[in-house]
Amino acid sequence: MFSVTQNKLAQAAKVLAHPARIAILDYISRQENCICNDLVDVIGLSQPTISQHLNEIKKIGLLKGTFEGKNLCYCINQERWEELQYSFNAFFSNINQNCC
Amino acid sequence: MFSVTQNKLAQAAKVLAHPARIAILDYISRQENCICNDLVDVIGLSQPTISQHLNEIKKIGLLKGTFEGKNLCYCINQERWEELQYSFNAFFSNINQNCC
DNA sequence: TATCTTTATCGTAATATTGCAATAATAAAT
DNA sequence: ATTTATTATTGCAATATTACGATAAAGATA
Repeated sequence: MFSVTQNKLAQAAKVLAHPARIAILDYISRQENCICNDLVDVIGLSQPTISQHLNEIKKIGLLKGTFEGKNLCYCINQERWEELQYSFNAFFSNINQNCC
Repeated sequence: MFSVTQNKLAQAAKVLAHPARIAILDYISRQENCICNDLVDVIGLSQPTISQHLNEIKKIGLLKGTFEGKNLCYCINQERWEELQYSFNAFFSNINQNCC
């Protein structure tokens, strides 16, 4: 019903559509290294809730690293990040100026 | 609980978090002049549904023009549009590169 | 092995979103 | 004044999201 581009952008926007996830991404993107276990304290939501939000962020590929057992250590997937930045920018750049 | 900036960005993202609203904005932004009455045919959702989506878009100030009676004629509010473009870009630009 | 720490999942209640038929409202056209 | 065209609102039903307590899982540590 909608184009692939439209669906993809909406899906990405959906992940950004909750302040907790913005805050999580803000925090991770400011860290020097991988992040592991302080999000619960930093954000102020329960651990299960943080886990759910992280999962949403993971699902669109915005995190990379290892997520298993003792090697759990992840950070922003920069390629995907830039891809989304480009997508949003492309969307916003497509505007007609001569109206109203 | 979250910062004003985080809440505002999440709120804007929420409006973009549905492909119908992306499609509506895509369409309006491609028009040469004000748009009034062809969205229902173009998008393919019922008129009440389109009206609801338009309302969401209006609420964050992305549309300008007149919305009353015979003078109904609106288009993208370019200032607000650019403001959001800037906000998203600022968010995406804030990323640490040395990790993983 | 037992315990501790950390993350994931389950179950569930509360809330929000989405879509549309029905209807109202508004103004233009006849 | 009626009809027509267009947009808004109401009233649901279906679905999705959100949050968190309880619990499980996995590995580290004693």
